[in-house]
Order: sequence, then structure tokens, then C-alpha cells
Amino acid sequence: MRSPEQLVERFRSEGLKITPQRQLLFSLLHENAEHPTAEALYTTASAQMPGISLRTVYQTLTDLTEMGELGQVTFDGGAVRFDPNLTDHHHAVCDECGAIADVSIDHLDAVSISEPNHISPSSTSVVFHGTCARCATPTNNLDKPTNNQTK
Amino acid sequence: MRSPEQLVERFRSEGLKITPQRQLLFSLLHENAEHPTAEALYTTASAQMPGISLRTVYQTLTDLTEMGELGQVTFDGGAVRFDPNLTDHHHAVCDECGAIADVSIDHLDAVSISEPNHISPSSTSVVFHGTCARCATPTNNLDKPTNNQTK
DNA sequence: TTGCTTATTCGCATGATTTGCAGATTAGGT
DNA sequence: ACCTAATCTGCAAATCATGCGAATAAGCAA
Repeated sequence: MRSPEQLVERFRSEGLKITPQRQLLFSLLHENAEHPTAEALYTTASAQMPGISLRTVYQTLTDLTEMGELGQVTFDGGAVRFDPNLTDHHHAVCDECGAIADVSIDHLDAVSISEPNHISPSSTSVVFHGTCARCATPTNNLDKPTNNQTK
Repeated sequence: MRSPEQLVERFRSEGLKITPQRQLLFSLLHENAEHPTAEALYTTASAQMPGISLRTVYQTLTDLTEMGELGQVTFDGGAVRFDPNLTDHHHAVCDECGAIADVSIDHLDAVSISEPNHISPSSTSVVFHGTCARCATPTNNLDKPTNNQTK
């Protein structure tokens, strides 16, 4: 996702208004690597702007997505998660704590596939499931993040 | 998924009862390559057994999944789809008609990944999006399947 | 076959996530 | 300061899935 300043510029140039709600969400999303849900963003936003509506959060997130400024991912039927990282990448999900990490994959085009219906892929998404280093460590389990697993 | 006969045997050996509802669903799922949703199975089942409850369909599907006899997949936040194919495979989704094809991938372990949080993957799922041969064909668009796309 | 015990089915209520709608509010230009 | 369209907000509603309790039926014993 582009910087809040650039988004402001784009919104303005398209005749859209710059509201405090939008500005707040721009800044909360910028370089946010946590893959938050709409609810999570709403909670964070509410702390800084009491009274902001969950509906507005959804609306802005949808707008940004339709503008191509924001990505969406879902894992195993859970709530949609928003991803400001628009570069070509994939995801690794920790089954213990639900943490999601970005993963870059090299030579993905090298995998040979075989399927009968001849779908010519225009995009490919890869999801790894496993246990992250933090959860795998037997000691120091006290300050582990709570399980934010998708469903 | 194993054959209806084998499932009956397993259910019996675990003290579970063999109801007509279960038997119907066993047969509807056996070698079913359509990745149906619970609703779709309910519709099909209702044709053969009017009065069967959607609740029962969900229940049986959940049971089979927990027994490891049935797989579940979801795409882009749509409804859960059930997959009796328990072999190691992946999926290709047609963005036009929503068709889902099984895909086998060779040398997937060859892809090199890099991610900072060190999740050691225990499973990997790959989803290809694209247009299937049927939808890509400009002629003969009359009998194309309806769009069953996930959301 | 009859009856008993317990698993199962069924229907409804409820929960979670997301979108539609309409009225109140406000950004941004005149 | 004023106008107007865009936006925000709150609530209803749609979708998908699960919890729960009463009714039902499978499987076993007599």
C-alpha cells in the first residue's frame, strides 16, 4: 500500500474526500505487517478515535481494495485479513498462535503441475501452515501472543 | 475418502450407528470431485431423501472430517468445500465459472522460501486462479456451467 | 418381536462476519 | 458562510456455521 500522503493525493485527485476516519485508517494500515481483520483495525482505530463506526472501517477497507491499494487474504474460512503488502508474496500461518508471516518464494514458476481441466493460472497463492519459532520454543512460553487463529 | 462400505464398517466398529442419512451422504461424497459445499450436498441429498436436515448434513460432514475421512478447503472466504480426495494435492479455481480442479504438484519441496519468523511448515497448500479451458473457449458458450464462484 | 438404551436427527436459536440501506453529518468548493 | 455531494453511522439483514433440547430411531438383549 502506498503512504498515507500518497493515498490522500489519490483520493483528492479522484474527487473523494479526506476524512479523519480515512486518514486514521491509512496510517494504521501503512506498513502494517500483522494482516489484521476489520474487527482488529476497528478496535485499534476506536482507541484513537472513539465513536468511529465498524461500518466505516469495512467501507474504507473495501474502497482501498477496489482501488488496488490493499490486498485481502483469508485462511481456512476465517475473517478476511487485510494486507498492505502488494508485492508478490505468500504467507505462512502459525497454527499455534495464528501469526501470519509474509513469505517470498523463488522459482515458483518452476513447479510442474498436472491437472485435467487445463486451467491456465493467472495467479498462484501458497499458504504454509506450521509452528513459528516463538511457539516452537519450549521455554519462555509466558509472553506468547494469544491465539488469533483464523476460526 | 474410503468407500461407503468401508465407512459403514468403521462407523460400526466405533459404536456409531448406520443411519440412512449417513449412508446417503457416504455415497454422495464417494469419488465426488466437485468439491461441493454443505448446501450443495444438502440440495442433492434432499432430492433423494426429502426431509433430510441441513443440520444433519453439516453434522455428518464434520464427523467425517474429524475422523480424517474427508478434507475441507475454502477459497477466498467462501463457504467450506468438502473434498473426499485425501491424497496430497492442490487446487485450481476457475474465476469464470467457479469450477475447482485437483492439481498434483511435483517438486514443490524444491521451492526455496524466505521468511523472517522461521515457521517450519508442516503442510503447504497451493491455489491457482485462472480461466478453465471451457470458459476460455470463445465459441460454444451456451452450455457453460453457471458461476458457482466462492463469494 | 418387543422393549430398552443411547446415538442421531431435526428445527430453531444463536453466533460470526459482512453488506444494504437511509438519515444525519461533514468535507471542500463557491 | 453556504451548498451539495460524499461520507459516516447505526441498524437491519444475508450468509455460513454451530449449540441445544426434544423427538426419533438404530442396534442390542430378552
